[in-house]
Amino acid sequence: MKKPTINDVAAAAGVSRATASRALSDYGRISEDTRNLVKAAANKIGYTPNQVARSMRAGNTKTIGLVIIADFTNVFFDRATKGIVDTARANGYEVLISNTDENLEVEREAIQTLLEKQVDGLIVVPSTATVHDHLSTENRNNTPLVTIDRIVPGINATSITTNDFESCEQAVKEATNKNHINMAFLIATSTVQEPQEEKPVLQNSTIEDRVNGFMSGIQENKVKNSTWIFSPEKPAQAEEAVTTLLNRKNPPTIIFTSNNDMALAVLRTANKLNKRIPEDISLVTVDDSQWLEAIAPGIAVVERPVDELAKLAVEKLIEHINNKAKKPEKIVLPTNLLTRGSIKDLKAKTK
Amino acid sequence: MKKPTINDVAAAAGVSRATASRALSDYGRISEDTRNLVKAAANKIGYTPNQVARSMRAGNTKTIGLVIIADFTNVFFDRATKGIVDTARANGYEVLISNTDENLEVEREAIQTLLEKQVDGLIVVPSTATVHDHLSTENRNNTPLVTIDRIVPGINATSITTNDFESCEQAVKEATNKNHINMAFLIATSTVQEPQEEKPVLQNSTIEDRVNGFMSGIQENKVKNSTWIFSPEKPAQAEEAVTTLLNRKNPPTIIFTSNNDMALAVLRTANKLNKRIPEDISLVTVDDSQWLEAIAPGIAVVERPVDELAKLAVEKLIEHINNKAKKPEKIVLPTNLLTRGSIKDLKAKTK
DNA sequence: GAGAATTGCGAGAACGTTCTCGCATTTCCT
DNA sequence: AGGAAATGCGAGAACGTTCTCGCAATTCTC
Repeated sequence: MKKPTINDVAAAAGVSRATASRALSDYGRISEDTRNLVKAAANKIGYTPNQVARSMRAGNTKTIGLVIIADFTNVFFDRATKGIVDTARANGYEVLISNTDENLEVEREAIQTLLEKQVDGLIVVPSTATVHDHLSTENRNNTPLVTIDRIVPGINATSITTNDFESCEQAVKEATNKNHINMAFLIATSTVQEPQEEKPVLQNSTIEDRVNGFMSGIQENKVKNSTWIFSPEKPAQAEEAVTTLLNRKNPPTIIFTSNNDMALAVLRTANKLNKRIPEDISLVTVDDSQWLEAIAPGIAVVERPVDELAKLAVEKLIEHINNKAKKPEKIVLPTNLLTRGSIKDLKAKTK
Repeated sequence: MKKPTINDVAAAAGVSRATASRALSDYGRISEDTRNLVKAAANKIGYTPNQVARSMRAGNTKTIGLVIIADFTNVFFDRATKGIVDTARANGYEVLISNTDENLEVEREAIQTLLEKQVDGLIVVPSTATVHDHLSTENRNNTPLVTIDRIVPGINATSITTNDFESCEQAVKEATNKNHINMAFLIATSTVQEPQEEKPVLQNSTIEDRVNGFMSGIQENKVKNSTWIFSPEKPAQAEEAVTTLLNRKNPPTIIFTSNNDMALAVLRTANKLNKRIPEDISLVTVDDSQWLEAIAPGIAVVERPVDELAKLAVEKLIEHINNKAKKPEKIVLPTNLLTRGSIKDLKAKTK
């Protein structure tokens, strides 16, 4: 009834526990004959090693903890998760996953639980850049940490992010090249309760980066009118904001959205108001997804190398695990603007 | 430098290890004063309990293993993963996740690894219905198992699936109501190397269920022409098949796809051939996703209750964990056909 | 106020591994 | 052939918990 242990194997093979362990884990001094004998016995009684006991002895679990924000419209969660799980496995690690839903308190508890489970390292998408006591070296008693997607200043951790600034800036430039001079920016941020146009305190570095990229684009190019809408991450409120925007006397000719939730809000609103993309309104968003390319006319997008980011996160984390003295790095991966059919060329019209 | 253990707490509080344990875990006979003393000491030296050691003693890990197929276009992976992780956490369990990429050998190894890590239970999306030695009760030495999305006949496990048959059948009926009599079915299956029209051996119960539903719909209604294409799960080959289909003299007026990968192939092909949905070709797929609803004209879909399925999977698994004698169940959740704008009403045209 | 019951706490075992020692036994070297 | 080196294996400790048991000290009971 009970699972056979290495003691059972030893008994079945007629050797000591130490010898059984040597045979099964291929180490130390042992004769070929004994090794085979033990392995046969283990096979016969259906022995599987107990990794918990092994971890206990070894002081490591070959497990890394992933603390991530599980949302679906932004492709980041699923792609990053798959990339991390696969890379971890390829390196002999398993992944314990936790979802925070962008809630700091949940993030706290999740990290605590993972530390209690003795993960060898942590990969975290931090929900906020400002609070970070739970991410301090002492609090995680030296367990290595890699943050992805966002940077938290002031903690001793390697971070892997993407250069959203540049591509967002370039997206604005692309729009001005096509004679757009009246633009709107729809930014999702969980700190905002009602849509507002003034810049709120942005709680994470990624959104900040995108906003700065757009801003820089505006300044460098001759944008006449620019409207900013900072909206809560609720689709309904975003749709309302877009409706107001499009019903203006002098509506923008192009909308930039900071994530796919907001892009979906634009699509829904456009449908309701019977406006077409790009004939009536152009659209650019961030984070590619298959459907953005498959639907007509194809939605322009700032593409981020999520697979590479995930792979790198695991690899860097393992480096930290194997070398506790390793200095943290700040890695920024390049992004890529994919201009598809959703940016109308206004020059063509004037001809 | 080293993490403080309960021995350190005991020493700091000037009590025995047993008393420290009693104080921290709130059990047994202990005075209020001592309890507070110990807790204060634990706090002071920054003690965190070691769950690995606790698991060792207790014989359980409060961890469940998830073996799933990580694909992105089908919303099942991300939604199910989130649901399972969240429900597990709500019940005091963490989730170790493994991705099989639909590869049986990887599935085998993943399950083996999870069992070695002593998970208390397993939730598996089995990659195939026919091979199941690795899922047998003996092989997983009595660790409870719940399969989701697919059924594997002949194993002792609770399964939670959805009634795709009914909604697929209904989808065909809906199409005939709108006078479609020439239909095509595009089925993704990993056992097929080249697109073919004859029914191949289907390796999982879900796809089988959908095919049977469509078939039943054809038989019950007066469908004149029906074309089946069983395609490998490569987008390129699916697109080729759709191209051939749409270029026929007498092309179908509607395409049913068995998943969103195939639906995307249809969308891409339609774009390339300059055909519009639903004016030139109608489309119905399985598994809802936000973009299917947000894009014009809205893609009709067989919606499955993935969140509920995930929640139920965890709850049932925990029941099995708590009661090893519990009999396995076969739970089938209802699905729901959402008719959106992507099914053209051919009656309207003849008026 | 004396025996019985209760309370508080420490000693030590157990969970299943790995690994260090030490001790035979075998093999090597000249 | 005889000491040195190498080989094979077992005893036992250790990892950090929890929990049973037993014992002393306190409280209860009539």
